[in-house]
Amino acid sequence: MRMRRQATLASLAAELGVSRTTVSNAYNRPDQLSPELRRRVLETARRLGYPGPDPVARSLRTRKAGAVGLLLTENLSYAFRDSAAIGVLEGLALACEDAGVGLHLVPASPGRDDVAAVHSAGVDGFVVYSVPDDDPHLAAVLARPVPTVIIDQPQVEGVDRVGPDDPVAITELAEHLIGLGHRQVGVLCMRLGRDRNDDFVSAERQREAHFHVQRSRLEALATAFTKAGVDWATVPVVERFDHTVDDGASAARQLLGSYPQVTALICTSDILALGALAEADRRGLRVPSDLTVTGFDGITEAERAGLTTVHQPVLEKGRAAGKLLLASADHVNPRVITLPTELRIGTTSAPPRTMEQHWFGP
Amino acid sequence: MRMRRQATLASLAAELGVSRTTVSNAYNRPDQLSPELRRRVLETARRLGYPGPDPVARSLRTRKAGAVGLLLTENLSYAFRDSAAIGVLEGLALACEDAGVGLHLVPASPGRDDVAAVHSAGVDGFVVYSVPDDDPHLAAVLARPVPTVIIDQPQVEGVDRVGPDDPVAITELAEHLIGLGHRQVGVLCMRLGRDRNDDFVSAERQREAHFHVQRSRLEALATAFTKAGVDWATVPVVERFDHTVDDGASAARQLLGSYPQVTALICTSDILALGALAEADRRGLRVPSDLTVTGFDGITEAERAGLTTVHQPVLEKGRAAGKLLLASADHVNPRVITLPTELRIGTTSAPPRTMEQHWFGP
DNA sequence: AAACCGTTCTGAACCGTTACGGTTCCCGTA
DNA sequence: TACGGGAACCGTAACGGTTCAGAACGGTTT
Repeated sequence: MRMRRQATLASLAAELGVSRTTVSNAYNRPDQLSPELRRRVLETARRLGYPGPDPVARSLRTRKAGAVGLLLTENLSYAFRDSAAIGVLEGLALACEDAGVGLHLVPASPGRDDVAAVHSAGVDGFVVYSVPDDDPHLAAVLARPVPTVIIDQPQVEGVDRVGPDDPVAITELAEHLIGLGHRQVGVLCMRLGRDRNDDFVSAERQREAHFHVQRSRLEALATAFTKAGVDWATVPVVERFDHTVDDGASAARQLLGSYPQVTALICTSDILALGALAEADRRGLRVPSDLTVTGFDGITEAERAGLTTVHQPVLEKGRAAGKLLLASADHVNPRVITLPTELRIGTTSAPPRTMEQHWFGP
Repeated sequence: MRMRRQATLASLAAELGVSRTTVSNAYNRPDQLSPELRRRVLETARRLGYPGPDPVARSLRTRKAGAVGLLLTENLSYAFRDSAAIGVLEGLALACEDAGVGLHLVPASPGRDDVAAVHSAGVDGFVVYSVPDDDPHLAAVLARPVPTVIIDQPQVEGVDRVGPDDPVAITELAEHLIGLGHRQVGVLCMRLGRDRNDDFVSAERQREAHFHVQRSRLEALATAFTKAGVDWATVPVVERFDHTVDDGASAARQLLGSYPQVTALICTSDILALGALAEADRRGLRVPSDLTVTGFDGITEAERAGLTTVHQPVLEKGRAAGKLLLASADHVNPRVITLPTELRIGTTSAPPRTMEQHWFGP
């Protein structure tokens, strides 16, 4: 531990017998003073142990913090274990790196209602990722007079946003399953609100989900299956608060325990889907002949497992958000960037076993 | 994009006809004013769109930024792809989260000599991870009058440090290989300096490596094998600047291309080792019967592959560094935390094929 | 009646820097 | 010689808060 700090720009100036402005210029605008004087300033600074202009004071004066805040209401343990989240983080970090600004991770796990961290983050803007629309941290961020970009969710009026077109993407997936002949499906989804509900999800809870992405995916699924003649009210949906492979497995266990007739498990993330695959294996169900499983995200592990999923460019998502934020100088209207998605049909989806082998495809 | 900001604590005070102190107290010391007045202050704040005390101004006055900086001279793409690095990051983030402080990622890829980002980071301390000892960013960090904790490397006099006992750990591994009978070994290592050298490493370069961890591992290996009668000068060492599985594979290719007689590849990281396994496979070499491969770190993927490696608690490393930093108030002497490591013998190490099957173990 | 008390609020100093708009001085030029 | 112009440096006013030592006040104790 080293600590001294007594030297300030002012004391340096006094020592040298020059004005503070000149010392400041020695650091920030070398062309404003003679090379000789500048050399002397820097030399004296070294001698006095002056570490250069204080970043905080500078930020106050210049109204630039040189950092972007990331609000992520997720347990870090999960955030850092989910490649989709890591991809976003990486993309954002890359954008920041390109611009030479720091990335400030705001401490805000779910459950922690302490918003102080948002208030005390010295940043020039925020990126919000995977936060429910009623989260107090979000409100705190929006109250701050700095630009904000939201990734995926929540959808907030008048705020820049980056994300895929979830309804379109998931509809494509639904049509793939419908085409294969699936009519008895079940859904595993990530948490829908700030309260823990590791259980089946009521229709009301589906409608009122505070995670926009999850809600819109469920809605799109409902629409697609209803159109195919399925009564959505009969479709079981199981929710998990935490987002791990094990949670996916337990969700699948719970769902299949009560609805063994289900022929396809639609998971709103690859992580959950990987868990579902594990559970299917444990039960001796063969995928896809006995059970179809689908995911969402298109992470590497999913690809390796041959999962049928919707791929989205997660890294690009983070990077786009960062660029958008850092470029938010000369625009007024909120901008929305919609990212392309791609249905990737793997080896985990096939017509249901109980069906005669019809092909309903186009 | 939202932008207004005209309201300040002063303007609020003026509007209310009270002193600035009182407004400040309304936010920071509710007990210092009557509930009624406080209510009025907050109410007026809302009406005026005052977002609460400015974090930067507050930081300036209180000399607390509420954030910890992380210096990591590594391409983020690699940092976020290596589970060892992610583990450290996660541990550090957890420690920060516990303390309610932010984690500020300083943009500093290798090659970028722009130290400004270090100077402009408003943080209460730094954690340094995986940085060569001659890196200018490091110098800039050490010049800042804030506490610093270094993870693994570099080893800097008088600065707190967290890391495993590399020499002991790698010696244990070396003895395992020696015990198995390996005498013709090759080494794949991560980059040794800031300059790119994707090639064989001279003895001099080994001695003068600026990455302390890599250097000390090489030294320990040299010592152990010399003791076993091996002339270290004859042991090929291949270096890779980037740290990906593919780089591990190409390094293995280069090494085995010139030294096909090698019976064991010692890799200084699991990532490289995984690449070596891939290359072995490509060549039709069976592991471990034709070739022994070892790693270092003990990441999940390595475990899955059955790699013989040295496991170290990466998450704990990050967390310990964070705690150390955040607790650095009441100590004077630099503290060193040495983390336990464990040799994990997997299925990728066995006696060399060319030997009669002796067992040299204890 | 004097001394003391806690509560509530204020004034002024300070945190360390940069922006802005000068001033001074020297040099070349008409 | 007067004048324009650039280089080098400076003084002042923010930037937006927090903090600390009191002041004012109504009431209680001695």
